Amino acid sequence: MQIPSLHTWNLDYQSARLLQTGLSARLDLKPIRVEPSIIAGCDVSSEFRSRRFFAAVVLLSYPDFTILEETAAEYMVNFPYIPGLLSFREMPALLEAWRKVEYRPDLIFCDGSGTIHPRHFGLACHLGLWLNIPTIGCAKNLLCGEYDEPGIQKGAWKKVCLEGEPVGVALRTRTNTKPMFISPGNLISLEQAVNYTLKASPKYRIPQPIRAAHNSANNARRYSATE
DNA sequence: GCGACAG
DNA sequence: ATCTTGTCGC
Repeated sequence: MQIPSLHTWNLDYQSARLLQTGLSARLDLKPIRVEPSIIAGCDVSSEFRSRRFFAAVVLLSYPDFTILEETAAEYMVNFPYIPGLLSFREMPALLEAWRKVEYRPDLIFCDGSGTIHPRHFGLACHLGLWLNIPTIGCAKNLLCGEYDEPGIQKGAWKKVCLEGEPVGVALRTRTNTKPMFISPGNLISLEQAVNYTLKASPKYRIPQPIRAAHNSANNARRYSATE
């Protein structure tokens, strides 16, 4: 798919933060109107302390999770990991993999936060804005905010609040496991983000599209020609 | 100043 | 994020 550029990536940290604040005004957290038939997951993988990133995108049919398409890309990362600026580290690599994708998914699951973010602009928001496709942020750990522990049963959830404002949900995607931290990225409501994440997690804590993308990115790294 | 901090 | 077998618990 062709992806129009929204901005450049060679920014200093303060410019990156300002850009996040500016772009956050463009987010649209309205509900999806049609039931998705193609969903996607994307993720990156790298060796410990290496700048060499491998990004992967996996498209799956919904609701039966058959793999329809897989792409991968290699990319030399220049931006360090800084909490709150993850998208500036991972998205250039992810976009390379996304450019190779043929079909256009109706919904994308991201490994990281959406609006659970100091400036309400996590990786899922950033990607959703670039691709103009609904995105959900699914984080294994909480970046910021406060919440009460949800019940232990799958489906139990509690709001995550930032300065008293609900920005996401701590969601039990599997009974007796640590919750996932779900927030909308773009073009979807928080309520739908939670419901679709539950539906996309039929067996494991990690939603199926993200699990598939994680495996795919790891495979791309391990099977890469050199080393 | 101290502690917290997606991947 | 990544290196890793067995092991403890639901």
